[in-house]
Amino acid sequence: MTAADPRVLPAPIARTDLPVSTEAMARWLIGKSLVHAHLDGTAAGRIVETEAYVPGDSSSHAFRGPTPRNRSMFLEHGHAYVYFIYGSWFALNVSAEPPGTGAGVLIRAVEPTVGIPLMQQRRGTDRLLDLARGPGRLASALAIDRSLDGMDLCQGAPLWLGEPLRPAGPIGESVRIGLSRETDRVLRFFEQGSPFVSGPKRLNALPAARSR
DNA sequence: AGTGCGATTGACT
DNA sequence: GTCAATCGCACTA
Repeated sequence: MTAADPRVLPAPIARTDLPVSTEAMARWLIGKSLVHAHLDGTAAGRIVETEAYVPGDSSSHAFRGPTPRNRSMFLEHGHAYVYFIYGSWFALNVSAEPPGTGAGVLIRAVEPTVGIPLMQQRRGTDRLLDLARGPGRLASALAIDRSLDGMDLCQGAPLWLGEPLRPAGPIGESVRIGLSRETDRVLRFFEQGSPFVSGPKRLNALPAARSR
């Protein structure tokens, strides 16, 4: 039995086990598995970096209320919000509040665990560290696109949150990346010391990044 | 109907 | 380290 055998894929996590708070969700997701069973094959990773886009946050896509693009952010916690950005890339969020409240957690990086050859093929590189470091790369490696927008991540296939393969280490925190508003809020979380995390060194190295 | 810009990446110096 | 590509979306009119 190999690691890619569906029988040993991380089991889906029930919604009742998810936090119902965006910041708590962003911290909680570190170390959890993200699995996509696709026609091409199954790929999965271990979440190592997230950002919280909390209610009332002017940098959040949900800030101005629901639209056709962002409506998934208003779904019950544990649903996928997938958006298209910069003309080329998709990015995955997990909705994180009760129904009707717009918020989400951006998954910024995963450590590849299952289906590595498939991810290498999708990404056009063999370098393990470049496979899923960054939201656009991660989406590409796991074949995540708008067809998955609004999906329930607690139901198993095709896309789900799974139990950790290995517990998360200490969690680092910093300001979020690439924003022009709310630039001082510490809402980015990552596994301290993981080489699979994105972002500039100054945000990932202590003491700029505080750990807890 | 027109416009400005972005929760980024890959190429390049 | 710097920088331009690229197009869907939301905002203005």
